[in-house]
Amino acid sequence: MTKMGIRTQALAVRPASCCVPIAGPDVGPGEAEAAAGLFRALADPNRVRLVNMLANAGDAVCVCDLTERIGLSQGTVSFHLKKLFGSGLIDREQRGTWAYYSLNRAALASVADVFVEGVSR
Amino acid sequence: MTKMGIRTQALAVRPASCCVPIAGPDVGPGEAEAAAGLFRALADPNRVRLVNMLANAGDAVCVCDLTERIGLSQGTVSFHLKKLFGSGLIDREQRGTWAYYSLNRAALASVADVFVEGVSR
DNA sequence: CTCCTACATCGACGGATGTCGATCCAAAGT
DNA sequence: ACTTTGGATCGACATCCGTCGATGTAGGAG
Repeated sequence: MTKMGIRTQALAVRPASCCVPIAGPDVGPGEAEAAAGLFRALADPNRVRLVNMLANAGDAVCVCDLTERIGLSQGTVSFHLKKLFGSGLIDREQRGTWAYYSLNRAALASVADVFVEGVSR
Repeated sequence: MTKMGIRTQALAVRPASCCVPIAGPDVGPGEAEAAAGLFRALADPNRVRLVNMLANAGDAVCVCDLTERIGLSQGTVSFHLKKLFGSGLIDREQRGTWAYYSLNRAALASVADVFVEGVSR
């Protein structure tokens, strides 16, 4: 109990609006936390691989398929997908019994904006 | 213990070569770990702020200056700078008693490449 | 040589993270 | 109705991470 409500990644949920240019004008504590939250979502090799799988699939993929390919327990895969979903990097769609996840390409592209701006200012 | 093995976090050190497009062809476990390592370096709000400070400074900044502005203990700032340095995102230069850190803009730009759709190749 | 300053490193601590197996839940099929 | 199946959640555990204060260390100033 207690820990359930876990607002675990409440802060990171905005996919694009969070993307303050890291090299732009002064980044405040709040913006820094938002940016860090996005990076945290990608700070695990298995999540990077999941994102890569979804990117290559081009289409939505069900959890069972991902679980099989990544070689982790089903619960762990769910855990990672929840983090990615919470960060806005992937989308979720329920089709009957199956849950299909797909890459949010716009969100992914917006992460790049965090860097490019300011680098070539 | 002698000087210091600056190679402390050898795994993440390659700035650009690590940057496998996250949306490109199959990312193996090794490449995923390298990419995740880079993101891990930016997965903390205080490190994001440090990078931002260095970006805005345009020039190298000494640790004492950063410590004062970020409001953390000196040891903690050193800890974060070491992580950023280990990831290749920032450079270090010793000037007498002072240590000056500066943003490695090439490395930062290369992180953006991770997100670029690999198709352009 | 002695002291001070700037920085790195250490020891410790609490909190977050990744993982598993087990459990719960809802939808589908029988 | 019962059973099965896909997926989310839980409990427990080991590890990692961020932070501080304290200590170590090297360069400059006196």
